[in-house]
Amino acid sequence: MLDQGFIRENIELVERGAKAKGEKVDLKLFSELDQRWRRLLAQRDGLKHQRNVASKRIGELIRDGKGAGDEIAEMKGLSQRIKVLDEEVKGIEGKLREVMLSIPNLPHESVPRGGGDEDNVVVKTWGEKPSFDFPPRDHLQLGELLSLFDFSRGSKLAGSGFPLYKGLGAQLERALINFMLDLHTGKHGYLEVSPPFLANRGCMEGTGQLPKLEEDMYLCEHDDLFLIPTAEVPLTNLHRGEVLEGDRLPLKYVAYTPCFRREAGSYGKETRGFLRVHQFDKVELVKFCRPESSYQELEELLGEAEEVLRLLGLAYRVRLLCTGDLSFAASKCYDIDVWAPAEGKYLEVSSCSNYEDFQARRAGIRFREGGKVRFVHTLNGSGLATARLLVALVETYQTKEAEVLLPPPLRPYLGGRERIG
RNA sequence: GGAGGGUUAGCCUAACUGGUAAGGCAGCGGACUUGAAAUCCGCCGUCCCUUAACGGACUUGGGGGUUCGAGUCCCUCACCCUCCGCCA
Repeated sequence: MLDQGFIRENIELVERGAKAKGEKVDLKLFSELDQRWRRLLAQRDGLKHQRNVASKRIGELIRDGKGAGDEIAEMKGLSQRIKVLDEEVKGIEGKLREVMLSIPNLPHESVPRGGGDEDNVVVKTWGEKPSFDFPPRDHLQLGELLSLFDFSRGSKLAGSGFPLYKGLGAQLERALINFMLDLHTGKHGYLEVSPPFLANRGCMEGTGQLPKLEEDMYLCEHDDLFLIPTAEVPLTNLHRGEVLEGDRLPLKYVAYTPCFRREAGSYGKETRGFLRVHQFDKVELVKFCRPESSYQELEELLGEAEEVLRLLGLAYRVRLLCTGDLSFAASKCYDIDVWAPAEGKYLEVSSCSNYEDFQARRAGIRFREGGKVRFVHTLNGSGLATARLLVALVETYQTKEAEVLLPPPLRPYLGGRERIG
């Protein structure tokens, strides 16, 4: 959410930003409501002032043993008028909030203008795409031959899109998670958190999943709790409604959690195998920092996520998303795509975003510095999502004999094993 | 699930049978000082009055009610603590 005063004073800027993102906003309605709201506020506050003064006098009269019948009768009418105005103000505030919730965060000046995928800018590619002297198998074939996954039994338990890992497949998944957690806690200085996998509505509003994405999430109705679609939710909400100490920023958290997404309405080719599932594992990085350093922090976050792929020796590219592909709440976002040789395409394994104070304002996350209280900037990025990472890993390191060689950094996590198969 | 107690500003703590939130700590700015400590003054949640000054409204976990007036009384929801029950 943007600040009401900021929108008021920067109507054109907000309009341009929303347009660049392809979001429709009604700023005319905003201005109308905002003006009416301020007018009513002045009127109502004046009456309230009268009431406060009179009430004080009534109190004094009564204490002195004098009657206050006339004054009280008069105040009754005034209170009625205040009540009417109060309701009107509340009505307008409701509408105003609705309009403001529909206004997206503004893209940062460094974000390229554009409408869609073709306007995203590849800012980096790393590693060699592997070539094979045999026809490479895709991850489904490899998984079958090596007994790493069991999609049909996963479906039996919970439906399609719920993968089941087994044997070395399950161990490999666990190894990747531990490898990434150790990297981010050890080398990059993140504090590991193991949060609840369910979160309440307040959290979902804080990070912006609600009200828009309710249909994309799993809800436990009895308790009105949502299964988290990403660890961004619990990690960012860790400090919801708090005032942080400025000299302790930036705060850096990492968590492994499963992620649950209904992704209602997405079917077809993209859903095969691990490419799009309802439950997947992810290691997530979240930072809280002061506004001045958030873009530098974003570059660092990106580098820390990239390092996972570099250490694993997997080819990847980094794309800077254009305004049209930027999510509602983000100011700037890089996607990291890993190369999956048998799929013959890049798979998105991370989005690293700076939200500036958009989430912080919604979630009430502030910091104290120099006697003042300001909103922090929040950032997050996957570091990384394992399902697609696993796809790239087994496809990249496969041999003609349908083995999978393990890159050295992973071996300690699999008891020193060098290959699967 | 049952019973009781609690939630006051960044933190801690007050407020008679309803009378309009008092203090303390920490922090920031200033005065004093060679410097520091101590002391004193101001600031230290949100919003409105176009800006500033001045002023005003709101803020005692959220929402609602009674009242001229609610931290205080009533209803409701959330969370925390204690005990009981259940349980890995």
